[in-house]
Amino acid sequence: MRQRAVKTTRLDRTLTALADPTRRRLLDRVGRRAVRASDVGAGLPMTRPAVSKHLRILREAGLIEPVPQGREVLYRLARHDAALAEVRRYVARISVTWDRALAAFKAFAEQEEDA
Amino acid sequence: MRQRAVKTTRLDRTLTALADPTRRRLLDRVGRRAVRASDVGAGLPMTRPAVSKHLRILREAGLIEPVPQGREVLYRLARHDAALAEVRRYVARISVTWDRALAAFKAFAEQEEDA
DNA sequence: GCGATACGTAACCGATCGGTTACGCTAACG
DNA sequence: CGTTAGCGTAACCGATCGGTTACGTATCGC
Repeated sequence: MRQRAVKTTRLDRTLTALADPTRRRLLDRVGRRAVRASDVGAGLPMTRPAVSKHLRILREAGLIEPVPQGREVLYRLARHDAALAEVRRYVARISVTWDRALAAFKAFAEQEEDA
Repeated sequence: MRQRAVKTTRLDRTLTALADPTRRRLLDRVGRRAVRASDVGAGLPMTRPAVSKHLRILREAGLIEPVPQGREVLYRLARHDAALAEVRRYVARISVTWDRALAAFKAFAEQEEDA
């Protein structure tokens, strides 16, 4: 690699966070109800620090947020779903592109048919 | 790392493909119109093999597909948008989770307010 | 006050990633 | 039919990733 240096955007961070199945699993759990940091990874085949790192990725993507409670830390979904909304917008945008492309393809196929 | 071994799903592959800004850029270009392999990366600061690798990732995610034309290869959006649809479904699913959580949070806040 | 508990982070490690240069193959062209 | 153009892949390399063990710090329970 020569350079990365792209100044990762939040969309990058969010998509990256969601791209890992383990993180999606953790996000699911947190989404069901607020969970203690130690409990988030319960039953998963990894140590607590590994979970902690995943939580950090999810947190920095703006998907979840910590709620300190004394010496414990609850994690819950972020009160603002701006990060996910951005993904939704992106997916919606390229979905439009797709529709256009599919329509064009269909038109072409029909034109072929006429010939 | 001790183990990955998770047998990556297509959702994994698609989200991973989309998580890279360069690949999103290439996907955009291909989405506008079918593009020759050599032209996809035009103007981008990387060599052709690098582009070729990104195209492979996008292809294996089911987002684009090659259309060989003699010694050239056109790339276009995949005729079936199943991969993207899967992302859309996933995002929709956790969006619902968010709505539930936000509603619960709001209810809690109001309850607090009454106290 | 002191040990235990909960959490995060540092340091480390092998695997994977994103790039490069070098190469091989096939199709088009003179 | 030899050459060139177009494309993919192999081999390599530093950086980043996803995990580990070890450690530091703050809060709780006694």
